[in-house]
Amino acid sequence: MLTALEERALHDRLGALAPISPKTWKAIVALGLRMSLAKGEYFSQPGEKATRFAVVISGLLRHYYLDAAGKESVKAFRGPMELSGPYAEIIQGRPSRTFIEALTAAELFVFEVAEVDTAAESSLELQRLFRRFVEVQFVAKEQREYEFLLLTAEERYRQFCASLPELLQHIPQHQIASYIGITPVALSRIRGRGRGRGKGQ
Amino acid sequence: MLTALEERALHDRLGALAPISPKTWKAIVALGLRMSLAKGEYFSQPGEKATRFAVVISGLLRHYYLDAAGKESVKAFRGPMELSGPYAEIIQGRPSRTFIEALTAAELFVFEVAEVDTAAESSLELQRLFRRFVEVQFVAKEQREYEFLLLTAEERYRQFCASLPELLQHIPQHQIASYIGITPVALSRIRGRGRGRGKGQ
DNA sequence: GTCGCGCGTTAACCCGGGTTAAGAACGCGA
DNA sequence: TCGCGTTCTTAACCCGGGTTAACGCGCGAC
Repeated sequence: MLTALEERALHDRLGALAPISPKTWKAIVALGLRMSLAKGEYFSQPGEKATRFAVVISGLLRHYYLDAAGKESVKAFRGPMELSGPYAEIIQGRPSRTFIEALTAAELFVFEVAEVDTAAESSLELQRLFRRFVEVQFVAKEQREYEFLLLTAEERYRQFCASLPELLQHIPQHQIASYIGITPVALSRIRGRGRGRGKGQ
Repeated sequence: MLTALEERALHDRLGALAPISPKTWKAIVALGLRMSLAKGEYFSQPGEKATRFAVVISGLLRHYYLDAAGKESVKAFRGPMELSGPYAEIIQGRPSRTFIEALTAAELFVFEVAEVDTAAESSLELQRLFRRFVEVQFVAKEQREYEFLLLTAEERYRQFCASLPELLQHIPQHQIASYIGITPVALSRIRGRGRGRGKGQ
């Protein structure tokens, strides 16, 4: 299902988390299913039972909540070799409450949790790899908690620019605003302030 | 090191996450070290290398950051049978940046990550248990992200009261305020608003 | 007892961000 | 080419929460 190049990239990425024997690698590749999304399509939506997650092969996805008033709140952007899917809801066995939308055309390598879980029942390597994957997610969320607790909106924006500069070109500003927890208008003002004092762009 | 009662409680708690064979259980108990903290003592502080985590046997702990201006920001409160420790920093192999303080006298069951990790190298059960433990942490952080993104300060406070009512009696309000990301003054105002319209306490 | 201190409350003032609305720049399909 | 939608910006006004400060309370140390 994957090209040799893609398989190589995925192997390198997962191998960086935990050692993977050839046998385990075969199992992983056999469990995944390739999937294409056109720009604007959804990988997952609230209401569906949360049973699948994916590794992004190419393209860019956006995870977001939608509240009763219709306001979108962006949880995450996910690019190549990153995890996508309503992972917290999968763990809890609950219906998803997050939208996952392709911001660009995207290729995914999709897994059914139940299948991966079953395979992991007899594979220490898979358990460990799983664990590391969740650890990465956990650290990311804790970093985000840190930023919401300690930083002002302006500092969160600077931090975003510093740590995810590739995304600045490809994502509309109102989605970045939502990601850092403010409105598009407020972000525009913050950018305006910075522009006055040198710091172009 | 643990009383029979404590061991029983710990076994029940961990067993709810993933099945544990008697052999694995022996290993876990052998790896842990009991530790007592007096009220006000610290289990972990920034600067120390982050190598230990613990399960709380009894008592109440507080995890918090301290910024350059001296402001404390509370990350979490942890009670009996919950995980404590600078877990994100342990995963990253970085020095801790969080304070972990005993709000009451507390008993902990402490593990050295390196030792547990080594033991898990040959135990699928331990890997799986580990993974589940991290998953629980991850879900909690994602819930917190949700609350910061979608809820107002007042709604976060109501949510806190609803989901952790036991803590209301034991924790000073300025620490609760910090936990939900506002100042003590603001929390007092919020409580004042509620008091006017019935809702005692 | 009383002194001090940490805690919660209240009030006054300030400011950052929300809200609403209008307009400019751009892309895109008819 | 025109028209429409989307994105970004700017301005005006409002409000929630931050800041500072004063006051009262309960409690432990002495």
